[in-house]
Amino acid sequence: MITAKGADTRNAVLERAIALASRVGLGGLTIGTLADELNLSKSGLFGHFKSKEALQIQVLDHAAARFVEAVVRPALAQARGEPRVRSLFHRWLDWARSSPMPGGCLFVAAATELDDKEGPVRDRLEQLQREWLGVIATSFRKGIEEGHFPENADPDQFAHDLYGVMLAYHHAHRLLRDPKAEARARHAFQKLLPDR
Amino acid sequence: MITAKGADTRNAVLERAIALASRVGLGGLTIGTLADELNLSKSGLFGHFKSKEALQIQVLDHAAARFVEAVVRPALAQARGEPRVRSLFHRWLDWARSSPMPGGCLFVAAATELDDKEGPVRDRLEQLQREWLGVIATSFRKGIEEGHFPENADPDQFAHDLYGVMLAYHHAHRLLRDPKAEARARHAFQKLLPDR
DNA sequence: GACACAAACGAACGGTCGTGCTTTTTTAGA
DNA sequence: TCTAAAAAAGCACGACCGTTCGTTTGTGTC
Repeated sequence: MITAKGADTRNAVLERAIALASRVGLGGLTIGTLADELNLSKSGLFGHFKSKEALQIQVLDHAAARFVEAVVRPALAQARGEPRVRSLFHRWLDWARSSPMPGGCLFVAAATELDDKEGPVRDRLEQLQREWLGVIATSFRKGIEEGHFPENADPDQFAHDLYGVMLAYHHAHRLLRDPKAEARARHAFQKLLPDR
Repeated sequence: MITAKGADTRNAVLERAIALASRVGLGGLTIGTLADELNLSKSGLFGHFKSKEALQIQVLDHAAARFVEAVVRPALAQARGEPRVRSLFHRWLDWARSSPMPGGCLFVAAATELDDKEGPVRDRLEQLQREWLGVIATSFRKGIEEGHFPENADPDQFAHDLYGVMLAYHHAHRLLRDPKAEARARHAFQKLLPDR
């Protein structure tokens, strides 16, 4: 028997967990706190996931699905090449400020938190990050084919550099609370886009 | 009465704490684990610091002092302007791989961990990061005066962008374990240095 | 040698964590 | 409406956390 109720609460838990983890990290996620916020009992919530590790992985997957909906899919509506790359970047910036992520991008927080650990959670995050970098590089490559970017440009280097722009924005915005953070990011992005 | 012994162990604790915190973060730092690694009792170690928060702040300060010794001071031996900026960046890269930091740069980990919290630990980190960005910007400004960089370049934007290069390196190196991470960082740095 | 003080220890505290068990309540379909 | 399964609750556990306390060991000074 598959009830709708079960899937609903499981979903609500994951939504809350994303918001919470964006503030305190995946490791800082606590089943008790999560249960309190949703007016659930610890054990009732725990029953939906067989372990905290499974919860963490599902949080990552859930956040990734949201990321695709909010960033990748809308950008596909833009024309191939530079317009799409531009759309990806700007939606990426918006994502980090979106309401379900009060603590900034979950993946940014998870990356520095998990990079020294071993295990399936880290593996999942690493794979998701590779896929995202792949999307950026592929979009850039199409820009080369379209003649928007020079032939000898390196798509993987571009993806790497773009991630740096995003991380610098995150650092300036969230730790330093620099009001110029977004302007700095847009400026850096502009410099990064190579002239044809 | 000021004994040398006390200062010695306090120092040894901070050294170990830097290494440990670079892996598990400042919040993941545990007095018990730290004490075990140094063959001390929890309470014996605790006595040197009046609270865990005080320990965390002293860890940040100790790491900052090491950073100045390993990165800033040696770079001052280089000629003003571009050579010094270059030296700062390359020593910065080395710092993140140095032996007392098995988990990568402590400040990178602390930045994403503390950016959503409040309190004196976060305040101290924010100040240290501002100071470091200030050092970069000042070094770059001298490069303008020396005629190494164009007059209309923005030193603060340069410091911001350079931090992004460093963060992208950290991400690629530590999470993705990309063997090309360092080459990517050096390439990005090269593109960042504006031609006169 | 006596004394004062720092350093380190061992045990215990209240609290929170993830996780199992058992029981009750809710849900969905025959 | 009855029933079987799913969802949720209640309770307890062992482990670890930061912190406190009283005590012991070491060290430098008169």
